Amino acid sequence: MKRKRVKELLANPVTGEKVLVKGWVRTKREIKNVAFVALNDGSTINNIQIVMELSAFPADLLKDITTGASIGVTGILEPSQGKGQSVEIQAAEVILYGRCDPETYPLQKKGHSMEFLREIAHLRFRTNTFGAVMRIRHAMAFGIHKYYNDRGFFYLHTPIITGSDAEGAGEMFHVTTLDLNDLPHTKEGGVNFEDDFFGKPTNLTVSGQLNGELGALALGEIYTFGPTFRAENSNTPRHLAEFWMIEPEMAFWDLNDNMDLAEDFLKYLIKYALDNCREDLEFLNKMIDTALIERLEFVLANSFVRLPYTEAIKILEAVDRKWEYAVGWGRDLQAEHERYLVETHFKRPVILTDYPKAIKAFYMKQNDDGLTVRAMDVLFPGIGEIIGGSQREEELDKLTARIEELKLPLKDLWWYLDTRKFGTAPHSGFGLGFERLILFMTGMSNIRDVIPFPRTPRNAEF
RNA sequence: UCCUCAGUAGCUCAGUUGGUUAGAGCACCUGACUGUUAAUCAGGGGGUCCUAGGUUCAAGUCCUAGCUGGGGAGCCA
Repeated sequence: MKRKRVKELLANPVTGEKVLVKGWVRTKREIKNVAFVALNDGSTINNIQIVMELSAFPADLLKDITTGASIGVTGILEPSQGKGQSVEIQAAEVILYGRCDPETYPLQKKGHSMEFLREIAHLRFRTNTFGAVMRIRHAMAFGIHKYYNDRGFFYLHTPIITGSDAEGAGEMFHVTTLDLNDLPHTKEGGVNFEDDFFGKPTNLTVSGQLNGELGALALGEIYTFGPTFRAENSNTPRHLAEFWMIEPEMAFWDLNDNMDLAEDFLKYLIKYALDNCREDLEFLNKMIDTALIERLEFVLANSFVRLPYTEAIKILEAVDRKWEYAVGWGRDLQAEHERYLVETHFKRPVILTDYPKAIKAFYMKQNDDGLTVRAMDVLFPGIGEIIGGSQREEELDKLTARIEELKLPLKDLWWYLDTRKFGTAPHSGFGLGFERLILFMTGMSNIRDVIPFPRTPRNAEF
């Protein structure tokens, strides 16, 4: 007999039908003559109620049906006599696949703290919250591919291992096959990377952007979606050492086109979640963040504020308030400033543009004022910077001058500069932190709880 | 990395000014209950008080260092 997923069973219940379901027991309630088992198979947040007449099953089997045990149930789908569910399965046959010792199984039917669940990340998928978060995470990954595919963007796989240390986005993890206890040395005493696997020092990528630009300047519109690694000693609820990033890059698009894309893209994903993850969102709205759905609908319904950095500074300088970090043109905005603009002043997402060039990366397009670059950061309530992007500098002399000014290794970037030498074109792109998107979509408050296996300083368990 | 708070039963936490045998709720086990909904009711078992030093007649409680975790900041996505 073919097994049915609980999701399809509940979506399309045919009472009187004989069905087979398989899954994990969430709870069992036993009264005098009958036991009620809530069974979950991961396909949906909802459980199917299994009704077992105590007289019809061996006592040993009933004893083994505990929270966490895996079973298969064959029976007739019937309208439920009780409240709380419309249908239930009157069990005729129950197979026990795996026992689950209730004395040692760490998950209980009661709620657990996120901190505790993080210590048992291998089992936390079995909770309602992590089931919901992981299903939404999947839906967002799928929605991202669908969004770009439907718009003619090509999914470009940029390398995980890079020989370039010019990406300029923080500390990198080294990749080597050298024996760290017996390193080969050069005459000068340094490590001799000639003997290493690639014949030179290599690292894990901190961004696919530079490679993405190469693809865009031939394919037109591309996007990357892959893991990214930062060896920063960041200990916050918003940072991971290994995270996923989406980086679209578009030839012949300027900064305004770029902002239009960022806003449309984020709204598409919000709508996709509201349309496709309703039950999981409702669960999270009830248990994790009661303002979640309201906030998603609000962001979907309202346009983002677009504001040049210089105007933002004026707004912040006019506020009668003592900042922990001083506000002034040329200084980078701190979390408190961004939060004020998004959460207090505008009360909606804000896209800040045209930052001073000194506080932004070398590849950003220089404005005619000689002071600012065509950067854009999308700031979200509660999350802060969710997207960072820019129009890229496509003029070879300006880009070269900037690289030299910042004393970056010009010769290592010869391949990047070649795109400006041969048929250069204006182009733009941005990076969206996938886990930060999931934070926003789920109302979860710690980024370690929206990725299956978080990697953070001093933690690579599981 | 800096600031700050915390670490006591499987989980969440209480534990007074340092003072006899360290408590509660939930979970678990046993029993009761004619349809439950994180079922309910009664009973029972369960402790390296984070680790290492120190102060003291006496430390879960005070001091020092470390480890782990939370929150905030920086770096950023």
